[in-house]
Amino acid sequence: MRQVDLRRVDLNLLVILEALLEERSVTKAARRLRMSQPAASRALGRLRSLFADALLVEGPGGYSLSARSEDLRPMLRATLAGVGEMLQTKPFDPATATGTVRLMMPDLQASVLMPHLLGALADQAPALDLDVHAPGASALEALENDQADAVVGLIEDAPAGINRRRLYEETLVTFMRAEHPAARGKLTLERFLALEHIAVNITGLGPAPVDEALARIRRTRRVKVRVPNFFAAMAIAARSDLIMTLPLSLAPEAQAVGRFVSKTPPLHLGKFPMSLVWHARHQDTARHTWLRRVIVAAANRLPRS
Amino acid sequence: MRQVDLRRVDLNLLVILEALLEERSVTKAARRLRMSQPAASRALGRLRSLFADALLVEGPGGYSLSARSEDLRPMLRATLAGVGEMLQTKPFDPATATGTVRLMMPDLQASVLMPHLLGALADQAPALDLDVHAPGASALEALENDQADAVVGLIEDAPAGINRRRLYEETLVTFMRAEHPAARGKLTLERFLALEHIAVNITGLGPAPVDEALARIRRTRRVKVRVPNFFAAMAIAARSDLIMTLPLSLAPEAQAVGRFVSKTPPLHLGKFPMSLVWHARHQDTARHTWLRRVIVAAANRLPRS
DNA sequence: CTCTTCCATGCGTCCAATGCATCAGGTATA
DNA sequence: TATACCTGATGCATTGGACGCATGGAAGAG
Repeated sequence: MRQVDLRRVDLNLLVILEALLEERSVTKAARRLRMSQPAASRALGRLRSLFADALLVEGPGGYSLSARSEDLRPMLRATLAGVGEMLQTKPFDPATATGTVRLMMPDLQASVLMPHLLGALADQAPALDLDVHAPGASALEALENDQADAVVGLIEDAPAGINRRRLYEETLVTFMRAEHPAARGKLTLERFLALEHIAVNITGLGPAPVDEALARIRRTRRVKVRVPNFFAAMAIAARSDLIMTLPLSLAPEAQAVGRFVSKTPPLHLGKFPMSLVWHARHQDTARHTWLRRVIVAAANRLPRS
Repeated sequence: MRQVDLRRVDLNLLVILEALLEERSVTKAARRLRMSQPAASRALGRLRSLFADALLVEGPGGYSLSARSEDLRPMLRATLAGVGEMLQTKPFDPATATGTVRLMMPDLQASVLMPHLLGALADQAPALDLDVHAPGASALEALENDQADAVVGLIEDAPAGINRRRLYEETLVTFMRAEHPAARGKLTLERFLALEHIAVNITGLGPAPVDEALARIRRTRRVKVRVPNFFAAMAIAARSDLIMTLPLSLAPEAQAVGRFVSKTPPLHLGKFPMSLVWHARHQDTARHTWLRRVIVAAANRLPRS
């Protein structure tokens, strides 16, 4: 049997047909459809030639359905309902949402963002689970394969098909314990260099911006300790006169470890714009739009400058 | 949630969307749809604002599907398939058709039509059953209630919603046995009235047309025997010199009972147009169209004039 | 760097659906 | 029976939007 070429069919007529079959009256159908009676009459004519059937036949006191119409009616209702359902932009309701949100972000960002993010999630979407991974080199690939909903990181430009939004600017500040001799007064470059430092081997922000900045002005600092994560550095600094230059966003965490004073480093260390990155396929999805809004809100609660 | 007003939606776009999602390319979709590439591009734009979603997002080496598109695809396919199915005029195949054909016709018409009809049915539609009832006063009502597929009878005009087609014209001829003294020569009115008659009490053709015609010219005939059906009349006429004036269409049946000669009655008896009548709702139905064609063919095999 | 491919868009055209006005047929009411 | 009313169909003029053509810009292949 030859398949119908839907291109040669005006599907909009089906909407009119449904009203006509429902009302069994051209005039009433026209009113319901907010169109003129002649328009409905013409549409019926087009439908008749389309289906090669009278569809509405003259009966006692008006029109009644033809056998074909009677057959057609249930499927027509179902089909149009299907169309309606497709067009319905189902509003995403966090309160009842289930499933897992899959994020990728480096340790540091996870450390500072997660508390706020978890709070918001527990509050708004209690049934939603969170799964955070560290982004390897394959972060964008994970987005491409839809293995992650979004990535947070220092990502300057994204390829086509990947969308990006600035979250916050990471800046570096120098921390020292509150009882530190240099805690008072301005932190000059000479003082900075005279002190001994703790460095953190991080992957998130690239290799040691402080050392890079010093290299540019042909100076060096004394790195006495290298540790693999920020919290080890804090623990050490809390009990020594070693100083550390870390992201400002860590300040709240530092306060939990001990009493610290923060100073602006006497160097041009630049700023590190953190971005939220996601695949364009989720650009307009209600669930994802909500997720991104929550993440942005969490980022806005981080300490600034 | 507010229901979508399908009147404000161009459903034809869905056909284009299906091609776009399938091809993941505006150009290819345009080719498939036999439209220009710009047209497809515009349609995509309209679809995007309709769904409030990009639908196709830039990906590696062209477009790829958005999350919404991915969701949409199965339902879209199903919906369009549904539309296609609705539009398919399933050709009626008598050879495999099952069910029951419900007809109404008076005894006489059943007697003369059924042999041909049954032959055609056994030939073309062996799995189709036949159910014939005598039409009471409620024949048209039975059509209205879809309790009968069609009615055969002497029906001059049909109300709205009832369709009609002339089948054949019933004419009356006078039968007598072949050995009858009047079998040779012309049957004049005087001869006709001199002979003794058999009358049949029929409901199909109204009360005795012969007697009505004689009444108009103020004459009468001698009705020696009244019988309730045609075959009793034939049996009697085959063994006596009684004559009978019966529908021409009975001639073949008469030959089965005995050898008869038929003569044109010397009266203006008029003609009795038999019609096939059915409800307009079945006008265009393939099954019904076929049925009517078969009935008409059967009627055309009846003896004429 | 050039050539090709793909998508988007400005512009002019044109068709088909629409609304208006009107007419015809049927029904109910006086 | 005559009148009014409601229904659906159709001639006519209008118009809105979809289309094709031509073009431009972006990205990828050779």
